[in-house]
Amino acid sequence: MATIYQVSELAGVSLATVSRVMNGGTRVSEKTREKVNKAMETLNYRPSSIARSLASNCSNSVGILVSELHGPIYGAMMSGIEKQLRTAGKHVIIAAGHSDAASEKDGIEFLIARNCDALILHVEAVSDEYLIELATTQHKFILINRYIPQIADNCISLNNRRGGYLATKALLENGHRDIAYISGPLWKMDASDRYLGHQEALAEHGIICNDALLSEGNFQEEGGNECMLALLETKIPFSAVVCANDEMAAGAMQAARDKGMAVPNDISVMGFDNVLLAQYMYPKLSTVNYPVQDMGKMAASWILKNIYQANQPDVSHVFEPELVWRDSVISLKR
Amino acid sequence: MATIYQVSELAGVSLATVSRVMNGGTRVSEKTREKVNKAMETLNYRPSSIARSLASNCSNSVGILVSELHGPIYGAMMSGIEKQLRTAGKHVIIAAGHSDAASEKDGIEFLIARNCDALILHVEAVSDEYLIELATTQHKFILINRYIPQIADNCISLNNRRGGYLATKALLENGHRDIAYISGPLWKMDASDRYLGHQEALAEHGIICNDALLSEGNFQEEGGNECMLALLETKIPFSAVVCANDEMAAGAMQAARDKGMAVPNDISVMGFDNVLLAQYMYPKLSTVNYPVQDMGKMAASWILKNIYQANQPDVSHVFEPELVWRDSVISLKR
DNA sequence: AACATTAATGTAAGCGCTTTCATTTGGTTT
DNA sequence: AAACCAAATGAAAGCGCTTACATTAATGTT
Repeated sequence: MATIYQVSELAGVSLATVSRVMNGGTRVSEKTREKVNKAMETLNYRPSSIARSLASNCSNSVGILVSELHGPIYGAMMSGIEKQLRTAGKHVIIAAGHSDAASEKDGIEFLIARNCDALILHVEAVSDEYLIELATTQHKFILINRYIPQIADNCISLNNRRGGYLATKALLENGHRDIAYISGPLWKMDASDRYLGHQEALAEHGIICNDALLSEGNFQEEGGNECMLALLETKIPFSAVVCANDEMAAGAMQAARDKGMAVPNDISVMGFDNVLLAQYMYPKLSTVNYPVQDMGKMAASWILKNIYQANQPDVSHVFEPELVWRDSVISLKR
Repeated sequence: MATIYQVSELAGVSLATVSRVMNGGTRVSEKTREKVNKAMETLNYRPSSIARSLASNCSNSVGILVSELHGPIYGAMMSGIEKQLRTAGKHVIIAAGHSDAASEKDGIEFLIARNCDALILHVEAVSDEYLIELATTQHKFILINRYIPQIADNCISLNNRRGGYLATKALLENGHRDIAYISGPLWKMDASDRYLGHQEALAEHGIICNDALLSEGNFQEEGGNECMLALLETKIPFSAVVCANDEMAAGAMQAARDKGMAVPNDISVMGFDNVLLAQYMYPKLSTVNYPVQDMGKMAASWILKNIYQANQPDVSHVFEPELVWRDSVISLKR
């Protein structure tokens, strides 16, 4: 592996000059620039990003922490981030946090120890305090899908409450009155916000929210399945169920069918997230769009702008969800 | 940010000693070890992984190139890799190759320029020659889901042919005789291997493979949809269709239903990959399991063993697929 | 007690770059 | 032709570590 020194030697110039032509900026005569470029070429020179980082105190890497590397939401998010960062020549170091406070902290430590210039965090378990503290100390980071007022500038979030509201409102407007709700773990902000939105829509239509029609799942398929079964068990009638994410909706649909009910004729189901899976399902799932890929891009833009001083458009910090109407919901209005 | 120098000063020892206690290995008296540890603690010292890399000529990072960061297969794969590597303190740098030769090469270059100690590559478009060349020059890498005889040791692959064979065989054994095939892009090795397996099973049962019953898709949902429509268009009767992956199976199912056919009663459909989605679908998809997460882990093990001299079990290079029987296939035997 | 061994620690030279500051070069100006 | 100035280039000091080698301290041997 050729070093900058060998290049300088071959080109008959000093290290500094080689460094200059690499980094574009400073003025170098066209003649020497060519000499150097040729030397690099013949030596097949590749600058060591590590040496460069050490000398310049900038690693050109950003760390990403997501709950799981698999899972449609995270995939889309990472995809958005990578695309954006890669074209800027930055690289992406990833770690998983597993929705567990210890593991998340661990991941953050890991990324920091790796000298990332900035972090993009999708954390759920770690406390607000911890993050506020983290922000006041050294480290630069941006939070996705979480809103903490004290560090609002570091947050890119979805208006989850409005999403929950939209989902339930759509049902109400189509004549449903008895609506069950399958939630995610309510200690997770997004889950509780979505539920709040649901209640809001209900209230707006003068319906008293029946706690017996709420079932708390785990954001996963079996969770949805179990919750649906539990809901059916109550014998309280309901014509529709809104699920706090698409995976649980899939589980719920399955449970309903196992009990001999047809979707959407016997029961309507509404999802949340609009993952790819939602259109694959049968019937195609009505859901609420969570533009997570765009949010990932936005997070990357924020970093490019705030950490690397790149010229980027202003970033928007709160994204709005949108209803996606498909086949899993039936209208009760004749 | 404290440096090793400050630690050494506080502890009243030399740089070298601090370095020694950090790296465990060499003998240091218990007393000084404690002094140093305490000093690190009070200074909240975090070694710079960059300086360390430069000095030791080892970046402790491995690059991963996948076609897309989203997509269930890649998610599972990365998940397996990260888990394994993270516990070993290595970090994971990711990039996307987009199934395009130029973009894949670009990604590889990118990762190499980042001083990764090794690469894990899931590439499809780049040529065998390029990879063989890459192996003979400097760089250490392992290939997932691809088998190249000349560099077999660098390959971890699925026996795709056997997978295709199993899928079709299952159908045949259940009385199906007229079986259509929706393939992935046949220039992709895995796609053509799977199809070969299909033909093999057919031949074994004395059935002549009808080319008109082959339709080449793009491994994506709409591809499956379109192919199914095309197949139906031919008016050639068939009782089952095997799809080269689960996404296309979803699309095919949808197309069939759009044409008024019931799955599996009017037509059986078989998938491939056994992604999470397969069990969410309705009816639950019969498919062939592709243990990609295990393969990711295995790739990581290989790297730990061969690049970092860690003590790891032997790696297996060829994985075997398994049939997963679910509800989307019906038996024609009385 | 004198010496040989071995363990513990220190010294200092890099690793491959960036960057500040000094020096050289070549073109203008008078 | 002397003086000047900006542009181009070079010299050298780090960046924060690792590590080969040298030195010192501790222990054992006779």
